[in-house]
Amino acid sequence: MKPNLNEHVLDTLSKSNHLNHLKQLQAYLTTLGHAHTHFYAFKLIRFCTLTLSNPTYARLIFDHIPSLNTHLFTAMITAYAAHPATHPSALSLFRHMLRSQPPRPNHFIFPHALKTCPESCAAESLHAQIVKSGFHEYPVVQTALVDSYSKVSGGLGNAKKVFDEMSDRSVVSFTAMVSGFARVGDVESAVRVFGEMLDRDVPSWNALIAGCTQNGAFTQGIELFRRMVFECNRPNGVTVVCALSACGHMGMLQLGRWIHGYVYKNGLAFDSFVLNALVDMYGKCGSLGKARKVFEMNPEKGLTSWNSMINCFALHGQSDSAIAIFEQMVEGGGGVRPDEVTFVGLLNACTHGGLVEKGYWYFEMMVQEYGIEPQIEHYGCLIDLLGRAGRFDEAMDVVKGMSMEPDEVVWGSLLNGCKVHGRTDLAEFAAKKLIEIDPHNGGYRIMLANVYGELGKWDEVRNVWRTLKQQKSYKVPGCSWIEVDDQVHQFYSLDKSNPKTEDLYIVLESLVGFRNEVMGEP
DNA sequence: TTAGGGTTAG
Repeated sequence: MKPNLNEHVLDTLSKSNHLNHLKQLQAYLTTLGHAHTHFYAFKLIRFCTLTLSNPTYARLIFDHIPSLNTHLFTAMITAYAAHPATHPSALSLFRHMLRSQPPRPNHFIFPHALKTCPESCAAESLHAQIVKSGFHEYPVVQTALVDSYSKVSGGLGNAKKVFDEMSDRSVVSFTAMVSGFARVGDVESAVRVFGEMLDRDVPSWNALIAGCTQNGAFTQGIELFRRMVFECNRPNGVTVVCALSACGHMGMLQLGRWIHGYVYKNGLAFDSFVLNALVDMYGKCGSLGKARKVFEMNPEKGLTSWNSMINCFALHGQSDSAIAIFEQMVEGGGGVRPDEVTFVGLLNACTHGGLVEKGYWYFEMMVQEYGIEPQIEHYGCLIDLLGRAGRFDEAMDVVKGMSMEPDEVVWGSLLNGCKVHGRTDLAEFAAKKLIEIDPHNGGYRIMLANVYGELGKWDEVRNVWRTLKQQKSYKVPGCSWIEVDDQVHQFYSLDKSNPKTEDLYIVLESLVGFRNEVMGEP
């Protein structure tokens, strides 16, 4: 028996992911005179959106439908809203719909249109339209407004206003507000709004934990993660990614390992985001072998996967491995193209390995072969590289040729190089530049004083210290930490409070001695 | 058909 048309169409669409199948189906529907009926046109547009990610073909179908309804406009705007590149098309189609008569927009279409607002005024204009159409008291529309406003620059005030005026706030609207605050770095307000919630689900926990980790509040992020688990909310891939990022930054290998176990037990090991975050966590915690193992296991290595692995090796000075991964990426990475992050990692690897020529070569490759405009990070790496190698003329040429103002990393790298190679004249220049950029940073003034000391300019030394005392601008001491047997040990610069300080310094000195021997330095 | 959450950089 021949299956009916409905079943045939739906069956084909559910089993295929190919444009050709869609075209065959379209041809078949055309012969039956059904290609432009609302029901089938809608199904075909949804297929283009959800399965093919092809808004262009969706538009082709859309443009051949003789009489459009609101439902089809919504489908087309959703297709455009799925890709940032087609957001302008979504808005212009929506404006076209508003100008033409009928179909009129309903409350379903506004949330989709709001997703495509690039800036505050676009959201405001849609907001006006929402009020005009009488949909401003629909909770879903209000939530979409809160979300849209909080994503455009300078829109948080409006987001807050809409949120405060809502009479029926859901867990979704609260979550939109939490991430709105987090997005502008206001973790405190995000925590406060989260505290006001009566119900919390996994995405709302995620919004707050992500807000913490994205703003550098790693300890708080970890605490929330533990609380979330304790309160029996099951972390998902998103939660795990944020928590792993915090573990990496804090060097919390034990917790990182626990999360790895959780990932396996809960079927999250197929999520590429999760695997990348694991690679990053292991790398930052010093377990390069584990990082590599997880990386190798990932069957869908994307750009971030490669970048994370390169960064791991770069971070630990294993420049050869970093370069090998890069070459593997370019040659057999399944068409993955390096981006600016890749080159930051690669240049760092060269810096840590003292590979000046190679670093230069990769810098050129980035610009010439990949057409990537160097960012300040790349200049920082290059100058670090040249400075360490004592090639100051070239370093200064690079500084002069930069298309942006050199920042503290650039001058700091140069200053470091000067210290190693005894170029006190240039060091003085770099230190002064650093003070110009951040006059209240006491650390820079101390560096300058040290440079003057080496030059024997004792009056200048006294002057610098006088300013320093007047400003009371001592630098916040540098801090690092390591986890051993479930315990985190913190060390501040010049801090001798650890009971094993003496032993630690003996080991440290022997390591420095060993390094100098290897590097041929005195 | 409708609203919220994600990794990598000196």
